[in-house]
Amino acid sequence: MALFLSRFDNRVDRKGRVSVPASFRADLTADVFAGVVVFPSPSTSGAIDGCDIGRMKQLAEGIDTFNPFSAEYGDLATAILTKSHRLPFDGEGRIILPQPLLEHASITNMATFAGRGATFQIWAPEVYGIYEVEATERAKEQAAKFELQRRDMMGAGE
Amino acid sequence: MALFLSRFDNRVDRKGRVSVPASFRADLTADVFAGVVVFPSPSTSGAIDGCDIGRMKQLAEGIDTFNPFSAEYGDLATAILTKSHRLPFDGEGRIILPQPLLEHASITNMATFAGRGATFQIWAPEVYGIYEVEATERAKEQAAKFELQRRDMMGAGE
DNA sequence: TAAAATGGCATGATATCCCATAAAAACCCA
DNA sequence: TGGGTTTTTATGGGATATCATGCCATTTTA
Repeated sequence: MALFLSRFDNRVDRKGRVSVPASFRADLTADVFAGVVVFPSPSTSGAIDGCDIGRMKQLAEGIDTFNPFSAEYGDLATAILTKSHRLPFDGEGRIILPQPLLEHASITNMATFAGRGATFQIWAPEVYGIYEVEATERAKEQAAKFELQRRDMMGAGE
Repeated sequence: MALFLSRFDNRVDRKGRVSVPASFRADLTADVFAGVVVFPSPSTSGAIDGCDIGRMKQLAEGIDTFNPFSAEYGDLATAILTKSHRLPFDGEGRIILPQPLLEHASITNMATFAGRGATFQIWAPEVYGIYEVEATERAKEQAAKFELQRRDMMGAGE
């Protein structure tokens, strides 16, 4: 599994290109497809979710376990798969963010990459700043809860 | 498995030809048959369902698990198999959408290709716009269900 | 023989490749 | 440990390739 950590603020040039942080790239070029998959975050408004192609395949296969003619399949596919984009790296490790995603995240000339372990997010720096403060505050309360959760998992795993 | 992602709005010329997005074609030319299979979506009114020939075979096999003289078999065969079309690519990767499907989807001069993982759909852009909003809204409500699903996938994936 | 379907080619827009440069990080060796 | 050197990384710009799509020629069908 990939391990995306840390925060990087990179410039979006006038061709719409932005460098993916080098430390992220290592995990994103291992697959047959050297690049990222991005889509509007279904949970965090204002953020773009990103991951490697392997994880997106898993996600698509997961959705495909539903009846393909069911409402669940259609709704999830529409909310995620149709809004996803495969973005290949250029020779320098840059990607071009599609217009709809730039608008979704209010990104103009800077993009914030936020590592989230198996995935990462892309934000407008100002928007991320606000979210970070709020999320950090909430995390204090959730830290204890998380500890219990972790023990449950470990207990179940053995 | 194919992995169709993203949305593409392509023009339908006056001969009824439309380019299949290049990124879809990669997955659709791997098979012996270079082209797509399309049929009116049995679940989503106004949409055309599309996939590769391999998946259509799977679908046919699924239907074939019913008693061939049962109502289910007859109904599904009539609604899906009889209404399916094998559309080969021309030299430029274009297909010709048959008249009944154009009418079914109210497509005139533009066609929206919506990637759905193992399959894709073709819509009239205006109609898709409405559906997308509704489906995305429903998907949010299904967040809990989706979360469970995602955990299953993560468990299965590693 | 006319109309429609199909194949091939031309074109403009866009994305991709390739090279250059500056800043930052890592390295190295006294 | 510190200062200089090399390597990596982010970013910019011009050249090239790809793609969607329009147009014309050829084939097929009615």
